[in-house]
Amino acid sequence: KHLYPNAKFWVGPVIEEGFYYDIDLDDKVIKEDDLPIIEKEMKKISKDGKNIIRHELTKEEALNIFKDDEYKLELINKMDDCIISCYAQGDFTDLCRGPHVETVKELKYFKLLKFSGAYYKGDAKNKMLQRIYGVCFENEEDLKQHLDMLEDAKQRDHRKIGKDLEIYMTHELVGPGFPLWLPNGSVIRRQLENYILDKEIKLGYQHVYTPCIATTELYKTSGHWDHYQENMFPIMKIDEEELVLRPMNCPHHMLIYKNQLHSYRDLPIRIGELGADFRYESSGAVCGLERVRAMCQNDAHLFVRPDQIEDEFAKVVKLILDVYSDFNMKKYKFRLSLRDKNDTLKYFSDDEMWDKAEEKLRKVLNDLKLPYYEAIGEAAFYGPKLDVEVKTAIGHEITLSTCQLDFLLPEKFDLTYIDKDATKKRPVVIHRAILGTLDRFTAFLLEETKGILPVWLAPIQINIIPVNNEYHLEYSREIKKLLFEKGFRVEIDAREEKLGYRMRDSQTKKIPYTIIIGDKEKEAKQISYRHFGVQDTVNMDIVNFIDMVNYVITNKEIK
RNA sequence: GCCGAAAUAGCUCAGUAGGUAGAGCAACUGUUUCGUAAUCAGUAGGUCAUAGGUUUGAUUCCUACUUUCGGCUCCA
Repeated sequence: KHLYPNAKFWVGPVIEEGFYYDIDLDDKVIKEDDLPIIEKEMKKISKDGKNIIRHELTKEEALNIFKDDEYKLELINKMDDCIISCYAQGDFTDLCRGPHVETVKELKYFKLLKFSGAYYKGDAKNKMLQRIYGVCFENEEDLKQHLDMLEDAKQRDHRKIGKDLEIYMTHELVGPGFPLWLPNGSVIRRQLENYILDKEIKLGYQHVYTPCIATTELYKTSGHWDHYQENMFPIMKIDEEELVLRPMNCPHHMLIYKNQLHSYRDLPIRIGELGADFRYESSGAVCGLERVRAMCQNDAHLFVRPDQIEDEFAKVVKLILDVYSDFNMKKYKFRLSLRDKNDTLKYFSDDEMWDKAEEKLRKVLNDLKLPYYEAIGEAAFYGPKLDVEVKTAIGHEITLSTCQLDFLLPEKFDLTYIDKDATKKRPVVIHRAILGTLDRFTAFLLEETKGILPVWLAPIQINIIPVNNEYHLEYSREIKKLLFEKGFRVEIDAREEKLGYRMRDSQTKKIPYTIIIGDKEKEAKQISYRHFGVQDTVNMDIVNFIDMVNYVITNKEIK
């Protein structure tokens, strides 16, 4: 207020990681150089040590005091005729429910971190306000610790790891949101693909390949044209046809189901695909592998009888839990995404169907005793869903897995099965993605592991370093050949460099096992290896080493 | 898409109040043959993102555009 006399204050809530304040500065915007200036002024105010005093006002009084501030007026007008509280410190007063600390003296250890525009009430149609973010702590040490933690998070950012370990790249000529997977990243992805396909095959899934492009008619039939068009790339016209890149695979899978007659005995039918999809993401939203415009979904559509919904849904939830435990993932949240009953535009109107579906999902979650929270208005247009959310290194909340119930698409595509009584019945579809997309899952994995991948996923699993090429290279090559033939991803570093130099390189690349071959190993017909991040060396016979690594791989051990 | 910021060697960055640029690492050559996180020395490497404009002269100032980053909105 001292620095910007015209400032109008909107809200300044406390958030998980500190606080922010939204301010209307007329046409002024906050620039990078302004933060230290504001910070200095805040320090001054804090030093001043004014008390923060609570005033209680009636609605009328409040309207009068803030009569020049349209933001406050709106806020006050929305309140009931109760007592309205204000807090004042020196010459500054703002509306607030409270409570507050007693004096600004208690607010010495803070730092303003970032600033940005933010839409008034979060709606892109409204005016953009200036938002300032910051953190505040009781003492200097806690503040420093927090800032260190932010620095650490930057090191875990998958975009940094992705570059350092040559997982993926991007290029201006390819375009934003279109990452290119490099050989190392492709090894990881191939392992993930094989892993999840194997899991699904064991659970009775059948996998298909379908094209990434289709006529607009397909999406008009499915309803996506009306509900999803803003996320799709524009139409391609050729000959007399209108084609689009697909944003999802469900319509294709509906048609595959429809290709045959199905008996009630055949259900559930589970059609899976690692399907490439294309979605228009706003340019400000794309982020490394985490948020892309061309992605590969670990998708499947389960066609079930109404009486099979709960059982099949529970199986999907169990698969999610099973997979997460394989990746040693512990921090995630289940979100039950429901419709907003008032939003008749987005959601098809059949209250009974919605209520029934939502109840079924709830029941399964309760039976499995899983903690979850409900989110109104987050459902897909065709049905409620369960999302699994995680937080990235830099604090983005993203959805990984999803499992969605759908009564609508079977209707739209007129899907049927022949029931016991020889009449046609409507199946229900469950859409689900366990790894979500391979792109996002890989991004998350890199951040979780800080790039130290479990052996089964590591692009290079074993690195062999001969102490002296003249004497040890030949034996090293024998070892390499043996390991390669056993199916391990193994390399040999025969550069004319010191052992220490090559060991450092091996560790920097986060290779799980580094084998050293010198006189001792050659004579004893053994190998010695060092595990990533561990100081000591272990000697053993090569057959034992192979058994050990195989064990670690098949059990997907983290270390 | 919106608000802000950034773009210099393969990577991380420095620099020029406007006179066409430097370091470390990587690469290459030589040196060292050395048992667990960097042997030493030299060489090479840049249309300073792109396109215009101002200027005697632009990597530096201005405009446009592209990409990236921090948020907002949106989502797997």
